[in-house]
Amino acid sequence: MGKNELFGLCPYVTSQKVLTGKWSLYIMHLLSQQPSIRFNELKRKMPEEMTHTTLSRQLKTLEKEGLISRREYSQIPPRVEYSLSDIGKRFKVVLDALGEWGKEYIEYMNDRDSGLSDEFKA
Amino acid sequence: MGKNELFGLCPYVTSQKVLTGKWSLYIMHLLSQQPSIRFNELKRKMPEEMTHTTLSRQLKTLEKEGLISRREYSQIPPRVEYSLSDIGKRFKVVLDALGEWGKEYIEYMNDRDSGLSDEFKA
DNA sequence: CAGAATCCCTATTGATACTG
DNA sequence: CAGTATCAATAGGGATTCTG
Repeated sequence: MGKNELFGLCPYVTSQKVLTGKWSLYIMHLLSQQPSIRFNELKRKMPEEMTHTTLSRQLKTLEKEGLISRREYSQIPPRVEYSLSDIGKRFKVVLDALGEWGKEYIEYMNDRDSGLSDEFKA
Repeated sequence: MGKNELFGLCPYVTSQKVLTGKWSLYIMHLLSQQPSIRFNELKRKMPEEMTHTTLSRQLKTLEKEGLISRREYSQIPPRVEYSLSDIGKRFKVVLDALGEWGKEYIEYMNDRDSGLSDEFKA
């Protein structure tokens, strides 16, 4: 991605880049629900479609972007905990707004669609 | 995508799907700035990297998702105006939160990076 | 002016297997 | 447990060309 391209752009374009990936918002939401969480614990809370490979990659991306922190305990078996960084915590405002809007959107679209005949549902 | 997959999921996953694309947030922001806007007018306000093909596709997607409305005037040359739908207007709350956070994020990351030695900037 | 159709290319995902 | 490496499949973006 290149940091110099990333910063200095407008907030919306920057935010959009940061929020790439299929799962970043949901991960951020789960992380905002508790102080820290282990890898497999997080994995279990994610939709089943998501593989651990993908989760691992996504977490690495979020970490590089500065949204989350990764803490590794020197133990066997390994223990790694993820949590929101400072700027990640401030993202909570966005998450809340997004969660509210998302619910409204789902209702809205379901209502809209149930009023349509089948031919328009394609 | 399939609507039945889309609706009924959690707000965060749904929102994430809706916000795909490289430019959706910025488009939504521009549309929220005025009641309606024509295709080429919008195109001119977008970053130059974005081609009209891409803008066209993105607008079609947003329309299908119900976030924006497209109004076509029967004229020659053609005149088409885009505006936010009802649920699109309600997205303004998210945009505002996102805009605020995005600014903070940009500052935050710039500060962080300027404090690092080069070897950590890779 | 506002697109649609096409092709190409890259970025992301997912599946699988392996590791300290 | 918490990853990494690799590869195949896919989706998405961009460039170009054509149109009413």
